[in-house]
Parts: sequence; C-alpha cells; structure tokens
Amino acid sequence: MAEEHAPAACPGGTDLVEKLQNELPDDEVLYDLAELFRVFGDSTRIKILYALFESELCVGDIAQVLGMTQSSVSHQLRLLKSSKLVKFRREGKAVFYSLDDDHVRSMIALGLEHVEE
Amino acid sequence: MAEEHAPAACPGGTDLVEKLQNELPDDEVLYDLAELFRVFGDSTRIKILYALFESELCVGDIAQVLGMTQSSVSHQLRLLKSSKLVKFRREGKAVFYSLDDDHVRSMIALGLEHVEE
DNA sequence: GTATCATATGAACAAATCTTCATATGAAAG
DNA sequence: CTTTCATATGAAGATTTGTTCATATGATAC
Repeated sequence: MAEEHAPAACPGGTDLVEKLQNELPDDEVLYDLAELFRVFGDSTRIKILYALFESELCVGDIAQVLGMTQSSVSHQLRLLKSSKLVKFRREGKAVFYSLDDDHVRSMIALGLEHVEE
Repeated sequence: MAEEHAPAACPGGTDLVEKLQNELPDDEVLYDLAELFRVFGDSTRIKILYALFESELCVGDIAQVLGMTQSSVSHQLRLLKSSKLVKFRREGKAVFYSLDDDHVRSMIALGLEHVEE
C-alpha cells in the first residue's frame, strides 16, 4: 500500500517534485510551526497578549480588560503558557502573567504590517 | 443591560483596566490579525508556502509534493489567496502560484526561531 | 479548623475547520 | 462541438476549538 493521492500533474517534473519533497523541513517542525501560529490565531489570545505588552497582569484584570469570563481567560492562558508565549509568577492568591520573550512582540508587529496594507 | 463578565479582580485598579482597554487596537484590527495567523496555523498551508519558497508551482505539482489531493490543495490555496499570502497567474490550462511578498518568509522565519528553541 | 478570594480544570455543547467525493468551470486540441 | 487536462467549488462528515457552567485547588485571613 503506497500509491495514493495526486494522479500526476501540469508541468510535473518528477525530479523537481522530489527535490522539493526532500527540501521540506521535517513534518514535526512543520507541525510545531503551524501549532505556534494557531495559538496566535484567535482574537481572545491576541487581546491577552496585547494587554500584556506593557506590564504583567493577574488573571482577573485580564478578564476585566477583555470583558470576558475568568474561566475563559484562564483556559486561554494555559495554551499561551504551554506554547511558551507567556510566563507567570504567583504572589499570594494572585497569579501574574507576562510575555515570555520578545518574539511575541516581533511576531505581532510583523503580522500587523501585513494586515495594515 | 450592561454589567456582565468579570466580577472584579485581584489587584484590580479600575483605572489601569480602563487605560488598557483604551489602548487596545480596534476589534477589527485584532480580528484581522488573528485571522492572518490562523491562516498560517495549519500544517498543510505551511507546507504549501514552504514549497513555494524557491519558485512558483502549479496546483498539481504542489499536491504531489505534499502527497495530498488536488482538491484539498486547491481549497487551501483559496484561503492563502484571499489572505494575500500567495498570488497566481494562469498559463494555458495550468495555474501557477507563488508567494505574494516577503512578509510570508519573514513570518515563517520568525516562527521557526521561536519553535527551534 | 472555616471562610473567602483568585485561579485552574473538567465536561458539555455550539461553532468553525479540514478533508473527501462528486461535479462544475475553463482552456486547449482534435 | 466534443474530449481531455488542470483547477475550482459545493456539500457532507469527522475532528478540532472556544466558551460556559459547575466545581476543584491553592493561598491567605480569621
């Protein structure tokens, strides 16, 4: 069981096709990359990241800024956390979240460039 | 009907919250930004973009490189097209797709930096 | 210990998403 | 005009995703 998919093609140089196949990064890398973008791909999470641009915030405050439930925000923070986009520290009852590094800022800035054209 | 959501909060300076709310970009911008990232947030589409890194390709060849259906690839190309990430030109029966601009490369490069840590 | 505040998490449901299959469109050749 | 090749698209179905609600955990104050 091997042959499937694409029945042939247009110009269809088999050599070109093979060359490109070999040049593609590993599936795992591509999947991780897509997953990273997927995390940015939700308005709520983008808003959370934006809210954290200037300073750290606790969960409740984030929820207030966005006008969303604490639960919803917490769920999203978990995703952002596991993608290493935000970090956190505990202080008493509260948990303060902040951007994990500057990649987040660069990423959003770059995205904005494309959107604002 | 106004009061909803977040029952109050941790530190919860109402002024800080209001300040941040005013500083957030328009909802429309944030939505567009999320939508852009969402387009990058799928392995198939990432693969397509990667395949187009070096040269333009017709739909059938892309499908072969990825080992996917022509239909599937075509559906995804439509998304990439409407997000202005790829452009195309027709030549006889074939349609050649290519990256629309360098934002795509920068975006993927930046994403890779974060993933490969 | 109990009460309270802040956050996290599990289950459930609705909405969005991706692939497949079948078929339509569009262009060139006969 | 009919056939063939390349691509596009609509509908259907399975999977994924985001929010809500209820409840659990964790930390402080009493």
